[in-house]
Amino acid sequence: MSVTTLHRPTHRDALEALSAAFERGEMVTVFGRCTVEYDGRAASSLGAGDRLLILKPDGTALVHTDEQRTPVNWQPPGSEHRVAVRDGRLRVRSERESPAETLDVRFERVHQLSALPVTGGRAVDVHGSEEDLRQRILQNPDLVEPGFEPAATERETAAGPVDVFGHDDEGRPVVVELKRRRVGPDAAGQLGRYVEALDREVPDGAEVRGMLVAPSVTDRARELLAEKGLSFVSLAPAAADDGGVAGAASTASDADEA
Amino acid sequence: MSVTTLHRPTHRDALEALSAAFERGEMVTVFGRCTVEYDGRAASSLGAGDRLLILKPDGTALVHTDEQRTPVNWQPPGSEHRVAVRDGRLRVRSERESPAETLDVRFERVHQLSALPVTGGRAVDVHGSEEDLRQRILQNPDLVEPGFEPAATERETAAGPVDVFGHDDEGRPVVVELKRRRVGPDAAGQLGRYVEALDREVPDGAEVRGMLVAPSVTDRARELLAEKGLSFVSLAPAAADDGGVAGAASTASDADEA
DNA sequence: GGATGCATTTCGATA
DNA sequence: TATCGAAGTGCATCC
Repeated sequence: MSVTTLHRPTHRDALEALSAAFERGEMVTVFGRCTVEYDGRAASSLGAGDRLLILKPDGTALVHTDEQRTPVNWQPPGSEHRVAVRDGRLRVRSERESPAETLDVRFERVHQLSALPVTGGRAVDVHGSEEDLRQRILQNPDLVEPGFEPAATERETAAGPVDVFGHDDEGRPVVVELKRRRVGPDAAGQLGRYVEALDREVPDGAEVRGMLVAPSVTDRARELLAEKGLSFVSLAPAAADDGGVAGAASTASDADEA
Repeated sequence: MSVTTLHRPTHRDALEALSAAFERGEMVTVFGRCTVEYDGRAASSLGAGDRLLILKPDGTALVHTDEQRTPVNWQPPGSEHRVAVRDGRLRVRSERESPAETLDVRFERVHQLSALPVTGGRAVDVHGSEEDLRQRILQNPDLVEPGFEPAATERETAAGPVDVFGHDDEGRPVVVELKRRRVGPDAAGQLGRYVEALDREVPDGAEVRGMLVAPSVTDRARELLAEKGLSFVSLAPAAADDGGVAGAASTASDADEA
């Protein structure tokens, strides 16, 4: 089993090759001059030009130009690809329902078409996520604050699940919100919502404390935290020399870094 | 000028073809059995398997498997691609600074390599964005509320720029936050921050009203809006029969749709 | 299927 | 360059 490639195929030959590749569950690339129309959650139109179309067996469609990481047009997994020759053009239509959306790629000319038999692992191992930061804290709660004792993760509240819930050295309830990178105003708002929600749920008079744990904060976020009486702790998912991931660690309760 | 393709090239031939393609500013696809290592904002590792590597002349690198819309690994535009043969493997390294990150793709075997000369438009025309929603409201402010009079867009506040600022039929200041799709708690928080900020800036006693304009809201967002005394108006970027974009329009101040 | 929040989010606009 | 917010965000998870 190997790569099948057609150079400057007729539309009819391209159609047959595409159908055969779909049948075999292969990934397909089509490079050629085309227009692209999308209609669904929004609507878009793209004039003629040379682009690379990638069709995956899971229903994903990607249209790439020679710039940007993001495809200029696409269709999510779960869509259905169909091919036809109409008005002298090779039309590839990718469609899905719920939400209803359609991607139409019309090739005036196909420069190259390849069917790629893909095998092998897809599972990528990522380090330095928010989950790693949580593990780090559960292993060493003093990083949040001396005497901090975690009680639960993903604790449910009316405002949603709290990353880490616990108590400080005086027994006061503490809500910890984790972010793997520098945070803006949204994170401060999120933490505020959690604290407010728990303030109502916790019966006894003890006030709920809120702590944002992240590598750093923006000025505006810092102001918001101050207004709401929330704290910030500078901490990254992994120490710089502990996993190759950039980011310094510090436990000063009101220090951060640019 | 046309597509250059190599089938099962030697690593040395692949290296030469890649270098030549970079030189010519062409986009390149490499399909083969490889491992991938990433290190930068996070870190990741991917075992051996067949994948499609796309290298763009703007410095973008994408590694795609046969599933998902999102590449399994990537490097953003502005990175620099380099090629080498080491330890019997073809190594493609894509690197950038600020933030420092590196993507390493090591091919044990290259099934196919293509250099694609890309030309033509890249500008896609998208309809149904938040900007369209704003235009719709400026054209017909009554859609927000009878008597609403827009005064400024992107009005600056201490909490950031407000989508639309204006006054109601009684002269009270109104902050309008627009969303092109169904909104959750974050949008309610965002609007709340703007209203609070303006409440301080506006000197006279008139209380600032906040209105969230979107196709619909989630329950929790609705509760948050109620708590903060903010209103909701159901409105989509375009009427369903007005631009092919899904979404109904309605001006009921406290109605929405599932 | 909807809701919620993380993401190597990406991306553009702005100060 | 950093900040901020939009995006056809994508995506997993939990209900």
